[in-house]
Order: sequence, then C-alpha cells, then structure tokens
Amino acid sequence: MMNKTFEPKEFENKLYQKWTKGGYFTPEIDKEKTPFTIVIPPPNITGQLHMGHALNNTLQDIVIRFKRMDGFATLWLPGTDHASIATELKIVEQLQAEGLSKAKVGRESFLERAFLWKEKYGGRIVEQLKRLGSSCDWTKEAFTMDEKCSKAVREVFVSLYEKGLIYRGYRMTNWCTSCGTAISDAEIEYDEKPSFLWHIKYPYTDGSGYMVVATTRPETILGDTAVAVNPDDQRYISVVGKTMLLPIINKEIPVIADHYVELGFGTGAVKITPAHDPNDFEVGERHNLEIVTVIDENGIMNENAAKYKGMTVLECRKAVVDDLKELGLIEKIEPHTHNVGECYRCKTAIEPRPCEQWFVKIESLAKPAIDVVRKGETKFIPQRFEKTYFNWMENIKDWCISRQLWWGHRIPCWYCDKCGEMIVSRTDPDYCPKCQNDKLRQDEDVLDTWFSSALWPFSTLGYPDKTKELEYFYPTSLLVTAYDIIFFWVARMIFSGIEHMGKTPFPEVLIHGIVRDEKGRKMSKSLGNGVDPLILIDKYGADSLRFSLTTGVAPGGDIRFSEDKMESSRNFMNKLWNASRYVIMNLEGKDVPPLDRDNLTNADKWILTKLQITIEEVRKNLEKYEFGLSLAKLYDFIWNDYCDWFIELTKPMLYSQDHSVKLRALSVLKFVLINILKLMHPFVPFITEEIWQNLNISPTIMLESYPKYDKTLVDLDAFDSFEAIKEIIVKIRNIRAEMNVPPTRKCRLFVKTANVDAIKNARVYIEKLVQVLEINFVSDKEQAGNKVCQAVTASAEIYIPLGELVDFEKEKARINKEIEKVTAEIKRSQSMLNNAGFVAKAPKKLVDSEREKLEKHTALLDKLNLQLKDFD
RNA sequence: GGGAGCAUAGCUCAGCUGGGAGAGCGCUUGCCUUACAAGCAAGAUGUCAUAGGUUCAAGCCCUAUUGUUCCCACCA
Repeated sequence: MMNKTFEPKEFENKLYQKWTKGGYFTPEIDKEKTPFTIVIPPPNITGQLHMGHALNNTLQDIVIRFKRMDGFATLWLPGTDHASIATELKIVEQLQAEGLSKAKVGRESFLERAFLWKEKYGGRIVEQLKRLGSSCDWTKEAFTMDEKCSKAVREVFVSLYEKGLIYRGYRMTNWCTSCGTAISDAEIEYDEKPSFLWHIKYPYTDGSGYMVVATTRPETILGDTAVAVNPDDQRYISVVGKTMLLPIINKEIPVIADHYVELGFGTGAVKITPAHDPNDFEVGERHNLEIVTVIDENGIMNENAAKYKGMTVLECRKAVVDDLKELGLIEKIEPHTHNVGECYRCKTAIEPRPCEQWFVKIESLAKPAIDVVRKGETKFIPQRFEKTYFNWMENIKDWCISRQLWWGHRIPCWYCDKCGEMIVSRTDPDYCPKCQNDKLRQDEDVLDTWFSSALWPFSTLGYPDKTKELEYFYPTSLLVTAYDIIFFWVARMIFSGIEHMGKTPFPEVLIHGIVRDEKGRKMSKSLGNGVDPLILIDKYGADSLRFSLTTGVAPGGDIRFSEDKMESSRNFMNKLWNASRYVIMNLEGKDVPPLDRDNLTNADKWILTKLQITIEEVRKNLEKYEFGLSLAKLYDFIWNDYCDWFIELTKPMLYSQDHSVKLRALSVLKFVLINILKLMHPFVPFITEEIWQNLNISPTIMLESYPKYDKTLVDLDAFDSFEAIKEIIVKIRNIRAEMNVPPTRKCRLFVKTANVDAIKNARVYIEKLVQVLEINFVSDKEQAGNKVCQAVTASAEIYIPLGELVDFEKEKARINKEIEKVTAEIKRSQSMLNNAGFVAKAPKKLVDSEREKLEKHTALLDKLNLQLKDFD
C-alpha cells in the first residue's frame, strides 16, 4: 500500500542501498556498447556538501542516468581531492588545540595525522553525495593521493621535467604569510579595499630639494633601492641619474628612468622595492638593483627594517607614517581604494616575495590546449565560456607548483649536497649518480593540489599503466563543472590530457552557474547565508531538491535559491506520487493487458500522441543539456495532461460495469505512467524507483530503456478532435463558474454542431467532467428554450438552460468579452494578410494557416454577434 | 583598462532555427468532486530596460544608451 502523501524519507536510503547492492552503477567493459564517461569534480576531503555540490552532482547524475538507460556503458567515476592547503590548515588547527605544532611533531607524524584525518572525515562528503542519489561507480572511487593517482603525478612530474617543461627558479612569487607557502596566480583573489595614497618627500642628496613619491605601502620604503620616473617625463629629465636619500634609514638610492612608470599618474615618480612588488622586481632586474627584503615569510619586519624589526606589516606602516610626519616628509595623504590580493583559502593579504620555487613552463602546453577548443574538439556549453577560457589561456604565465607544505605529493627531486647534483626520478634514488654520495636530501616541498587534479581524467583510470579501463573509458565524454573553476581545473586538465594522453580529455564541458541565496548573494561561510542541502533533503526529499535545482534554469546561469521553489517541487513530487498511487490502486487484483493499439478511444489517442510529442521534446533537450526545458515539458505533460485531463477522463471507465472497458482504460493509464516514470527517472530517481517497485514489472527502473519516440502512436487527427472536446468542456465550466452554478447541480446541454458523432463519442467525458445531465443535439437555438447561457467553439454552439441562475447582464458581458478577443484575433490576421510583403515573402504554410484562422474567427464572430442580438 | 552576463507579470525565472507573450509562487472567485487541500475548477495581471536599425515580420538579429552582476588585468 502506498502512503497517501509522498514521504521520501521512507524509501530513499533503502533504494540507494538496493542500487549499490545490485551493482547497477558499475558498467561492464563491453565492446558492443559505446562508453559514456564522466569523472566527478573531486570534492575536497575537508568539504561538506553545499548547494554547489548539489547542483553539480545533480546535473551529472541526470546525464549519467539518461545515458545508462539509453544503452551506453556508463561510468561516473567518483573520488575526492586531498586539498593540500585546506587539509593542512585543519591538521595545524588540530595540533594547536593540543598545544602542539608542525615543528614539534615533525613531518612523518604530521602526515600520519593527516591520513587519519582523511580516513575519519574524508568519507563524509561521499556519504552526502549518496544522499543526493548520485549513481557513481563507487567500486572505482579514487583519491588524489592514493597509490594510483600518486603514481600518475610522479610520472607526469618527471616526464615534464625531462622535457624541460618543469624548472626550478628564483622568481617573484605570491606568498601567503598565514599559510606559509607560495601560491599560484590563480589562487589569489582581489578585494577592493579603501586605503590611502601617501605622498612622501624624498630629498636629493645634493640638497637640491626633494621629489614627491606616492605609495600605498609606506612600510616598504625600508626596502626601496631606487626611485623610477618615465624617461619621457619632461619634469624629471634632469634628475635621472641623481641620487636621493631614502627617508628614515638615510640610504642613498638612485633615480632611474623606466617606461614602467606611467605618465600622468600620481606624481610621476615611483619608489622601487624589488623585494616586495612584482613590477618593482622586474624593474630591479632591468636596472640591476639590489634586492632588500624587509618583510619575512611570516609577514614580520626583519633585521633590514632597522628599528621596525619585529613589527607586523600594518604596525610598521603606521609607525613609518608617524615618523615621516614627524620629519615633515609627508606632503599629503589621499584616500585611495585599491585591490588587495588575498589568499583564496585564508583571505590573508598576499605578500609578493622573491624565492626559489618550482614552475611549469606553460607556453607550449597552452597552445595546443587553445587549439582543441578553437577546432571544436572540446566544446564549452554554453559556448560563451570559451571566451573566458581563451582569455586566460592566451595570457597565462608559468605555473608555480611548489608549496611549502607537508600534506600533498612531495616533489620527487633530491639534492646531493656533496656535488650539487639535482636528481629528479621516477624511483627514489639511493645515491648520487654523479658522486655516489648516498646521503641525498629530498626537496621539502609538495605540489599544488591542482597539479594532481589536472590529471584526474586519466590518473583515475590507471595512467601511466595501459589499463583496459583507460583504453575503454578515455577520453571521457563530458565534464560538468561551475564556471568559477575553469581556470583552476578545466584548463589544466585540457593541457594535461593533450600532453600526456595525446587527446583532449573530454569533447564537451558543461558549465553551470552557482547557487545564490534569496537575495542573489553568493552563499558563503562568512555571510552565514549558506543553505544546507542535507537539511533540505531531510525536509523535502532529494528528488525535490534535484528538481528545484534544475527546473526553470538556463544553462550556465546562476540559480537563486528559494524555499518556495522547494515547496512547489515537493508538491509536484506529491502529484506524481498520488497519480501513480491512484493508477496502482486501480491496477490491483486485475490482469491488465498490454496496450491494444487497435482498440483506443480518441481520448486514449490524444494522450498517447501528447506522450510521443513529450518524449521527443524531452530527449531533444536532454541531448542539448537543456534540463530546464525537458523538465518544463514533463511537468506540463504530467500535471496538466495526464493528471488534470486523462485521469479524470478515465474515471467513468474505471467505474464502468463493463470489465473490458475498465481494462482498456487501465492499460492506457499504465502504459503512459510507465513512460512518465522512465522519462522522469534521471531527474528524480528515488520517487520513480519507489513507484516502479509498486508496479512489479522489473527489479529496477534504472536499467529500463529510455522511452523513444514512436510515431505509430501518433494520431494528429484524433488529437485535434479531442482538443475540440476539451474546448467545449472548458467553455461549459466557464459558464458554470461565471453564473455561480452550484457544483453539484447538473444541467442540460444543447449542442448545435456539424459533427454530432464526435460529441456523441465524447458524451461520457462531458457528462462526467462538467456535471451534465444529458446532451441534446439541436439545429436551432430556440430548441434549447429561453433563459439559456451560450458559448461558441470552432466546432460547436453550446446552450445551457440555467433558469433562474441566468444573469443576463453577466451573460452579455461574458459574450462581449469573447467578441473582443475574437475581434482582436481577426484584426491581427487581417493586418498580416493585408500586408503584401507578408503574403509574398512569408512561408506559404504560414500564410495559409493565417487565412484559416481568419476564416475560423470570422465565423465565430458571426455566431457571437447573433447570440448578442438575443439580448436586445 | 579588457571581457562576459543579465534587464520579460507583484516576486523568482523560462522563452529552442525571428512567425499569435509563458511557468511556478502570489492574487481574485467557487469547491473537502472517494489519487492528491502538498488538491480541483474558473479567472485577473506585461510599452518584453531605452533609442535607433535590419526584416513582410523582432522579446529573439545589429548599433548605441542606461542600469545591474560577474570575470580578468592591475598603475605606485
């Protein structure tokens, strides 16, 4: 017995277990079948399921379930990411709570803790993905630091190194003082912050006055090694080459000329701090300037900062400004907003800092990655995201891949301190190949997390080993991800796939938006406006959540979350549930035959035709990843056509004494229901499976085949003819509502029509759906008596005697309204047909149909006018 | 500075290759009609941001403008 309402809690977990136990998520390598593969964007082991995951995984699951039902050998490969920085921060926190530190416990014990942490918490997000209904092949679950993926990372690192595409160098890097590591350009977020522009006087050493220099970072004065002006700046031509006295620390620095300085901005003079600004670093290189570091890796002023040593950057800024004021060297202080670079993990301001790091040389990797997208070998959907991709790829700089962390893939490079040899190797070396020294020192650093995620589409399938999985499932078929991760991940997977596998990793990338709160703001921890999908699943069910996230959504667009939408999704689930329950209740105990195509009523043909049209639309849109459009068609078909019309239409049949009538109606109800469930399954897997179980057809709906358009079930004439009946029913309902006829009151119906048979055939529906006592066919209105309400459809004139209920004023108003509508239609058609250009140039089909409409509406208008005349 | 998106009913948003403006929620009216009140029936509601242009025909294509959101770069 099915519950009266949709209670998802009662079956979701049970069904998920059934699916996994059945092994339904694991594809077989079958040469007869076409593979279809998606690799999951691996969530961080530190992560908890948020709305972004919910959306991302719902979309993947829809495609995967659709393809699986459609006959592909379908693999959705899941896994998690070790999330180097994020996890390391967690472990550091854990240590702090215990009064420990990284230094105290040491590397080995730190890693032990991290792996333990992964064991304990890394599985949370996986369990949460399951609650969504994700049909991932868990037997292939991967982890970016498992043996398989680590082997791939090692292979790729060494091979890139051997090709000269990985190098070590002393470069300006983005340094996070809080995480204590270098990060890549992509990992910086810019935030506009109000600050000041300090105008500082730098006196010339020859006593000939001073020059005013503007800066946003006065504390870096201590590391200045020059002041630069534009060589074309007339104001400063004479001072280039002079020296000036650096305020406070009274060091002599030169005035240099460099085109880096923009004419017309600020004072035209820029202080140069090669150690703490990337642009200044470059200027410094060009002019051979000394690099004076004044800020250390913890963001603290160092010994070069003289008396400011030990202060934080901000403390020092204040102190320096105060001192300069005292010296009378501040000319003015202007408010100034500027973008501050922050670490995307911990939001700490980035300190640019020159140091020794590992880099991937990007140019030769980027070029073919741009080409595959240009040639359409990898397509972005929607296509506009290709612009974003090109823009980034074409301006990409070398990728800093080393991180001064412990949790991650340790760089496979060893140093021989005896002879200075550097060994990069696929296997751990025991001794130096050059000097035989056996005391080698491995590089302390680990790799950027994204280095391993970049290999995900093939590392998870066994690369570098030539496994049968890799051969069968690579390249993958589709990647589904949000637009905010195109740079971090998608771009790097594309160039990695091409470089190491010789093929782009996926022909299509489906980009979706992000989920925002009710007010359209990004959901974030700091705002506390995040909505927990697990709570929503508890409250409304996973299917309602999935439905909410995919309906009414255009590809690539952001989604504004609202609980109202959750409710209406849940209501739709309840509708589907109850319609199914009704049909199943009626099926019980009866041996319902399969659909008999030779024994169908017009109403049957109508719903079957509409079903086929729906199947075609749903499929078409699924192929284009237009899930919102697919669902709109399904929603409309299920609620409006199947429930509101067809189920109601079949009620008199189900109550019929004639058993064969009953069985025929049931066979159609069942046939359509089965198709509805299959069509809906990829979107809302739990409810469809639960209903399926109640139908007792096969062990699972998951492995049924997805409905295909069947033109033998399309009968457009029957469809149109039944639409005409619906029109009559709606008109009668309208009259009854306008005249406030009590719902229980049955009335007589007089019909004037050229098509008596069609209405006779539909008599049973009309009687049931609009409380009609009997239908009389007349050739003249008079035969219906007086005190009648009347209506006109394209196929019939309708008269309903309502006696005292007829309100002639209302009736008149109602008919006038109809006349208005029809007149407007006539006008529209006429103006189009009167347009010579339209008749000459528009497709003939269109012109013809416009003529037909004009004819039809003119006839209607005549009848309406006649009806109106009666009131005079 | 460069680029992209969005602007459609009170709200949230669909609208496919140009060919009669749609949905959900909300609102009005009447209904517990034995699948469903998480429901049924009947309704009301739009200068499709503005101004031009292309076309027989524009919410859709082109140009400009305004407002708005985002991404990239980053000038001290």
